[in-house]
Amino acid sequence: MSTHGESKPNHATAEGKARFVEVALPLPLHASYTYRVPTALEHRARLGDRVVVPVRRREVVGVVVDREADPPVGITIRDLLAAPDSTPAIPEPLLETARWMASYYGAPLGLALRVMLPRDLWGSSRVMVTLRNGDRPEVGGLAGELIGTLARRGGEAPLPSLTHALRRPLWDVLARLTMIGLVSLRCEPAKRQPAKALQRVVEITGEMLTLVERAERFRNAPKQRLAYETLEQMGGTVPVRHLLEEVSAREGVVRSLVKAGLVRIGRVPLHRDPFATDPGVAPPDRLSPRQAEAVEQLQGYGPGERALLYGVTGSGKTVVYLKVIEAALAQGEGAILLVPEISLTPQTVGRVRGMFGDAVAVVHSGLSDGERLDAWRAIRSGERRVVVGARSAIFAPVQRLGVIVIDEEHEASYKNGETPRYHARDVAVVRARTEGARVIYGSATPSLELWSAPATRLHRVTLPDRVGHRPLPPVEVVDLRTAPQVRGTGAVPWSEVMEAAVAHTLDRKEQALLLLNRRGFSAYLQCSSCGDVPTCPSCSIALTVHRAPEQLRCHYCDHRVPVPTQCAACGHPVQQARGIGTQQLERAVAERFPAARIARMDLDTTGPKWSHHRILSAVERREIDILLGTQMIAKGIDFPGVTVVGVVDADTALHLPDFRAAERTFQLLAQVSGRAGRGPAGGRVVVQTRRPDHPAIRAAATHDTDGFLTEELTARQSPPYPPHTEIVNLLVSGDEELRVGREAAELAEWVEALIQHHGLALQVLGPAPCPVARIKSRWRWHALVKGTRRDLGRLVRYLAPRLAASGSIRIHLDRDPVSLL
DNA sequence: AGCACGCCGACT
DNA sequence: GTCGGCGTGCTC
Repeated sequence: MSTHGESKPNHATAEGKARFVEVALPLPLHASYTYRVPTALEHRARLGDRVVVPVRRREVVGVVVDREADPPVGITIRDLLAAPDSTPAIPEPLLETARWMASYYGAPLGLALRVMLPRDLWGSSRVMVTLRNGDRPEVGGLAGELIGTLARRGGEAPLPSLTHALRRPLWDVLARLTMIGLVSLRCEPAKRQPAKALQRVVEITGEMLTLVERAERFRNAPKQRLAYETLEQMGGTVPVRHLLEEVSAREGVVRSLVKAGLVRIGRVPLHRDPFATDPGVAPPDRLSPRQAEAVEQLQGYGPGERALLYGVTGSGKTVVYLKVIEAALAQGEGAILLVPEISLTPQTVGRVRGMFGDAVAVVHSGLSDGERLDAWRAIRSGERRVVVGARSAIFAPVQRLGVIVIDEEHEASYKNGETPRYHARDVAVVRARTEGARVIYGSATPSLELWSAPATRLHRVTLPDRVGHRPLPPVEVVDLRTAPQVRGTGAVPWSEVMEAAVAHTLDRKEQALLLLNRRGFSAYLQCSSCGDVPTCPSCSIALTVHRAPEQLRCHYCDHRVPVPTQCAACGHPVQQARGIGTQQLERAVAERFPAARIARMDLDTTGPKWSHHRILSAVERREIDILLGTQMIAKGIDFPGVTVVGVVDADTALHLPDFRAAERTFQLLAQVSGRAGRGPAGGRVVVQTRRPDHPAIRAAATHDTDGFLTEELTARQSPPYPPHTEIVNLLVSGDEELRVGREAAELAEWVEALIQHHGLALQVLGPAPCPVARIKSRWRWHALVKGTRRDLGRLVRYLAPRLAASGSIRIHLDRDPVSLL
């Protein structure tokens, strides 16, 4: 094959001793592979260099993880094909960090490295097949089919797509056709994604239709009605593709709506990246004495040291980070600032921009592959010295990294959900050690892991007061079991206290925030005769009732069905919708306060990329009186006009079967309460609950974070849970329920035997079905292993490379899991 | 992850 | 007998 390097015999070359390197490939392989360095690449192929290597019939990009390797015997070693970079793509500290991740989380080294580089740098090349011009003799069989397919595709196609189209290996045929000169093969670098500048969006034109008009217009076009109403729900402007996907309709539906003059098609730039052009807002230059003191303390810490900046909501932590980063820059160092989710924290990003201008790279999920690569290069070259981003920004190749800041340290989004299942909070420790940087964690509600860390390992700096000496808002707990309710809100729990608080705020032209941590209209549907609840056919979970479009939806796999008119189990015609979601809250609130301008923010209204931004800026501009939504309204936003925060049902997450349920509830309540009263007008918080005595709710009501953490720390002692012990979750999944259970039991037995044999200080719990026993048609079982860090490490290092998938069964190992659901 | 090989049922 | 489906296993 002319496009692939031929295998070279495994012996020394004429020039002297051949050099061999170990290459980690971005594949789920627990071993690295050995390649020979050809003379031409003698001075490349350094540690951390990207190299192109032949793997079977493909060319793959890998990273050199060891030079001067001994070649394994009995294997034909192949040559490196290329080493494209003048500077290693993975600097040594990052390589060391990757090694730690591989070993600690039991992930293949190549996959750990893969998350460190932008996708474009991993592009493997593809073999292109081209039909040669000239006379085309009649060819039959597979060869004929191949030529036919090629001709239909304009004479050229990538090999994998042909193999897929003809569903057969084509190698032999291609070899023959190449020989007789009918086709030629060529190796092409991976396709760069075409720079699509514009994208088509549907917009509603003119006035919204009234109910009567709708009934008239859409009488025979239910799909059009669905599309129209979905568009309305999503804010009136949505990418065409997104809308069609959402209502599973075809282009014709939109065309009819256009023809009827109800909507129009517009073109907007694909990436209206609000961070790209936003000059940001410089933070206040004056620090309070407390803040100044905090900055000074944090600057005093040396390389590799860590500190927790523990400050109540509104205490001005961001400004403190920025001052510390500023000082680092002044000394020629660079910095990384991690935020939980960038689209929810536009204000933080704006301040960083405002302070450091062009020295900042903002990396976020909205970037195209090309933009991501540009950002990476600018960081690697030292052109940008401050990086702001979510989880994966912990790997940004900042030069002379001096400070890593992790804002809202307790957030679960810092844990990666797939291999490598790393926690950015913990990776930061290793990265800082390898780079000689400091780590600063920030939170108003620290995780128990950090809060309980000994002072010898983690410094603590506190900001006990809000800036401007504004008090934390008073929290009223309303006991839903006994408190007087407002009538006429249907199933929505709406106490008189809540009503009065919101009404008062609206009277004073201030803003209200309402939190309800469940999207959809109702939590589930239930037959009023036999009690049956419709569940997802692929997941063991009740379907959620949605309105506009009227559907039952699975919140795990997004399966959608029309709302049934009768019970599937007994045929009874009456179905009751139980529990409430944000859609129903929106309707009830709109009925209570018809004059108020209301916006809803949850996964259903924030499909398009920058809709978070759109909604939040409308709130900021005071175009919204009431913002209601799920937990995404609880984070990182600071609006002085918000004087009331209402938690409609504080109990939604309280009883989940997860040892962190109370901690999560407390954090959410504390975070959302912190949104109130950030302006001179003050503020208050109303929390509706059926468990007013629950520690998480009691503590949130009194802003007693230390009290809660102390109590929770004790509660986790027996049986032991983190931080008193560490855990590894072993997850077995597959499509046969019985087999999954059996495999899980075998795995647990195996682990048990290992523990006995090696005398490890570990304990196995389970196996048991996961709390959500089936997701996307896969049954799930798990077993928890608890014990010391040292012995869990030994177990992971032994087990991870030996966990083979067999059939549909897959086994995952999740160290330090953030959720057991 | 790809992408081969290999082994079984429905066609000529 | 061949074709074409998918399960199984390997990649220096």
